[in-house]
Amino acid sequence: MEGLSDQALAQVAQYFQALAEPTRLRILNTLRVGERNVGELAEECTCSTANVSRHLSLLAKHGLVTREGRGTAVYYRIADPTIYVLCDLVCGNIARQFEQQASMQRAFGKVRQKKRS
Amino acid sequence: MEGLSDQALAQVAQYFQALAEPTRLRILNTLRVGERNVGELAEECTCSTANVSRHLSLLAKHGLVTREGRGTAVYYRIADPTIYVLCDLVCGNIARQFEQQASMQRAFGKVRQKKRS
DNA sequence: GTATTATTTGCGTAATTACGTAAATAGTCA
DNA sequence: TGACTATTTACGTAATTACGCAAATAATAC
Repeated sequence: MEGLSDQALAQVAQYFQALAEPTRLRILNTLRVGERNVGELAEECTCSTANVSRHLSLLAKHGLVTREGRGTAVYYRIADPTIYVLCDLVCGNIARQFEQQASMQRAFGKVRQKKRS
Repeated sequence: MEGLSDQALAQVAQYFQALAEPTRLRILNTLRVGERNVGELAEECTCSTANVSRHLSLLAKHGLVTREGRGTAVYYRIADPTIYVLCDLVCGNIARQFEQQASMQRAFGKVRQKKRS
């Protein structure tokens, strides 16, 4: 486990990179309900179709979504449900961080207000 | 769950962003064994101390590591063990992707080789 | 075939970022 | 106090990237 190759690390980093963009997260979150085509996603994400298409292409490249053309439209769906596990973990960590921050506020808030004295 | 605020999405994206860098992943992987100071990490990651320090600062900002000065050195350790769960999940997904890719190779490899015909 | 709609891609731009280098800061010991 | 070491930060640069816009491609209906 310790001696991970540079290539492996780069792969993992790229995977995280694919998730490190608010618009892509919104797209994935929208796809949670069910498959959508590009136009629908663009509308639900208040985003241009070109932009959504590019994001979807990147997500597909990393195996996060799958593409299926039906009629004139192209429908995308989640290929890898474990991304929601990832997101939930991250959300939990952030929530925990918020809580810590809040308790710090409670502990030092008044002092901080009187910082000048 | 559907109507995530832009702010929440940005937070999650930033968290993933913190993990989306090979050097930072290497640092985190090194810290898996135990705490390390900046100089040790720099050596083990074959990286300048300045660079390691910057990465550590970013990781600390997102609550992934904690800082503790002892003597003249500053020791860092993992603050949030769940990041390893994240990494393991991602590694699993990538491995699965590799496998799919390999099976594709097996199925279409010969055709691909004869692409010119 | 043409027309129409949906999706993808090329190009330019603004913003972000990882890194090297050097200077600044913090902490310990004599 | 000053000298010394470890860490952090300031600054400049090269590379990456998300986005708007327009053109190109794909697929269906007439």
